[in-house]
Amino acid sequence: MDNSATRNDPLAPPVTYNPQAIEQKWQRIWQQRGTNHTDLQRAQRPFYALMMFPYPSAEGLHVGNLFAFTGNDIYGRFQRLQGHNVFEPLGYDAFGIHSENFALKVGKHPMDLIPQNISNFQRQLESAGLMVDWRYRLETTDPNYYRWTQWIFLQLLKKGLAYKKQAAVNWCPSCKTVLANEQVVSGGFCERCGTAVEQRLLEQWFFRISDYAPRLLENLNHIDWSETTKTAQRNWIGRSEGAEIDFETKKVNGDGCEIRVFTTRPDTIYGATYMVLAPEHPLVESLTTPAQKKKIESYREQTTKQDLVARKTSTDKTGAFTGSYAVNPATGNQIPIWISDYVLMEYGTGAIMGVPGHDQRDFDFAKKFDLPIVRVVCGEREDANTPLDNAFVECEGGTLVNSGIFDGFRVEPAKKAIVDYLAKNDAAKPIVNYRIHDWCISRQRYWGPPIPVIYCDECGTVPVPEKDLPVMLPFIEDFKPDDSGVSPLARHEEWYRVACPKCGKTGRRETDVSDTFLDSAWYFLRYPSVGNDEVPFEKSVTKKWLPVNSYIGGNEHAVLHLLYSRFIAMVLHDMGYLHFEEPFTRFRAHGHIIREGAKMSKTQGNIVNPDEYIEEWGADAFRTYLMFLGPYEQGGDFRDASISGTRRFLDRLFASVQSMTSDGEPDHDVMRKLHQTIRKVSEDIPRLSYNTAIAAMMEYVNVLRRGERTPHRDEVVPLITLVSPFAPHIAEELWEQNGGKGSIFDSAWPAFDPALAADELIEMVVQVNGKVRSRVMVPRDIGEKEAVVAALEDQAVAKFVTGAPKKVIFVPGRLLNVVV
RNA sequence: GCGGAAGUGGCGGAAUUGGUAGACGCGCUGGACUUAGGAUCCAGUGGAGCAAUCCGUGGGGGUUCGAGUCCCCCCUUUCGCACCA
Repeated sequence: MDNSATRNDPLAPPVTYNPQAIEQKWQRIWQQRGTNHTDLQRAQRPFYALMMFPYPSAEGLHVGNLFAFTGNDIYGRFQRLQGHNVFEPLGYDAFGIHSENFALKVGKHPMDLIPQNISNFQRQLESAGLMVDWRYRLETTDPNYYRWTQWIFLQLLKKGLAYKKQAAVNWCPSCKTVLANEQVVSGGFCERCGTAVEQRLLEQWFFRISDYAPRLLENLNHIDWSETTKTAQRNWIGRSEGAEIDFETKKVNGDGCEIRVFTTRPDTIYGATYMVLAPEHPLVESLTTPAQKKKIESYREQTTKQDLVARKTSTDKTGAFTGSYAVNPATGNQIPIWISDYVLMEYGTGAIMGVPGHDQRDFDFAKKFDLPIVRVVCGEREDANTPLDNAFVECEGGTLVNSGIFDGFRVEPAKKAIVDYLAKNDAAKPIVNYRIHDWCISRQRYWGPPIPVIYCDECGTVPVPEKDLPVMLPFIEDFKPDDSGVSPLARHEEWYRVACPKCGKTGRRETDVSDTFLDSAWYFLRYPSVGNDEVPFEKSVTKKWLPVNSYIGGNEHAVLHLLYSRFIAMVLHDMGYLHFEEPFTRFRAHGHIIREGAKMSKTQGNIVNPDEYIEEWGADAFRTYLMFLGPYEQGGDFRDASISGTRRFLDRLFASVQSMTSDGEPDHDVMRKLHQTIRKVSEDIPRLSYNTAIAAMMEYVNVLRRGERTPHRDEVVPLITLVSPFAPHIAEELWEQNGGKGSIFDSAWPAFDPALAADELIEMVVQVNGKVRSRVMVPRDIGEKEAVVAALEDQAVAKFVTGAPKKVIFVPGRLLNVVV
């Protein structure tokens, strides 16, 4: 291409692609014209495209953030080109341990640090060219935001869904704080610092999310979410069907009592040869005989002291005998009552029947303490008297033995029959249990919204009146937590000493703050109402924009954030504040990016800094590359060497527009390819198959320019729109150069013409005995007879066909297989 | 241990329902244009073979006219959860 003719003409359009200049130009224009603004009130076809908001870290924007946001941005821009009024807001999740720990590390105050981080993020995000309407930006640390986070707490309190209890909680000795169950990872380590977690007894605020377990589970069947995410939630909620069975026993003082157990295998009750209670089970004391008292007490002490890691990683069973016996309601036998830490107080009833023959844990325990092991289920090819060297846990094909009147029953029917039988004496009832625990929202920390409650000696626990919200988080210098188990706020009497809202006498504020996950459990409700300080979310705008049409985010939030958000929405729905109970109609989990085959980490020093790449290659090429490097829902491997490919693609696109002509007619074959490309891209974007959409466009550019031909205008122009969601700046530039008015994003997505996209001649594959022998060009709608004739005329085929074919398989428009 | 995802050229990855394995890109090889090329353009690029052809989607069986795709067994990687009765 000869540039010299236009190079000296300042009015001529730029002839080589200069991404930096183009991107600056369009980011400025977008801002001036309000291109990314959505008129929330007047929108006719609202489409809420949400992405998980970032935590504004001091290190700046991570390429993973950009990967996530770009994927959402493409989807949002595509929907806009399809005629929707797209709302694509973004904000900052700036409260929480993360920020606080970092502030502590660098010796700064989070109130100073966070605004700095946010302004850095803001700059980076703007350089990426996202279609975000920044007028609706929110920050969870803004009193105008957390005021409503506190309001939500009060609603749950009002509804009886927030309660306080003494609980053994996970305590991180390094972060010096309580952790939610979800923050304890790999069996007992702090999610953030990796320290072994200890158990502590503290008064904590909880939300009754477990009350919602059945609905949280059931609704998963009706929402359009990534299957992997739904599976993770199902597992987390952990429904199991079983029965509660009562075992009669006597307390040491002679009173009769019952021990209730939960089991999923009531069919094995004839094999229950002992019982086990959790060490902290309330009945332990009254069941312990004087002779066993010492042993039991020392065992209980040992287990409470032990940290979670030792407790959870050890498969070795420990325990102590209480000295008491219970009656097996099926056999009538006396069976010993033990305590052991392999039984968890938090699950079921905190007590189990020990069936060593058919549960491996029970088997290990029985072996260790020499308790009788009885087989009550027999496999298909087994003998009822074969001794067990491990628990026999299979159900399918199992038959009951040594089970009295139930001998010969299959496992499944036996479950019901035995429960029914015991139920006659009120000793059993079917029950469904869930693994999910109530959500502990208390944090003995500084950097969060204070829980809006006042304690009064006269009135007890008094909610802060809604008109008094927000309870402002005060600026304090000494925000470092200590191991006292209380928040740093508890050291500031001037803050927590307040009048009781009820009686006016001196009261004391709750000094704990709430979990960050509460901040993020409702932020999507707030976006459309940002700026309205009268209500958390305004009724009509909420009705119009929610639930969220499309939510894209990381699967690391599959159970935490996404479950909590569903729960909060459900509660607000039940209280009449929302017209829906599922907040995200569609959710897709994106994958994660690694670099050169390795995980990115600060310590490895292989983190991709988006600034550098945008600087060198341009935001458009960078965005396109991120989307090209792998399937969006699986992530991909970031390789520096490969970015040049997507940049070359944009160069070639740019050059095509510069060199295109309006003279003559477009080429028929090229136009067919164009329409095939439109179809492919239009199909791929909705299913987030961005990498293949880009590949299709690259292929088309190759066709456009093949043999250094001059492309026709009609061949090129629709491509600009196809590229625009991926590379918005260059698309605007080319759109303008081509005489387009306003923003390309207010134009229409090109329609594809099915007739034009269809090939007249197709390459039919010819196989002989299933092996490809040739390919012949035939009319698209060729019939079987003609196809056989055409195939046999081909030398490469005829060679392998001797005599008449035995059979012919014809796939119209595709393939012909001759069997000889 | 339980659960999810995945194993395809030198590399990242394509292949809606079983129907041309390796699209697209990187890299590499050769060529063109150049004072020059980490620019651009053209051609080639799974392996073996001069060729016809044969072999190839982690391994082993199977179903089928036909299997990367479906079924059975095994191996490896990876990510969650982890004594949940």
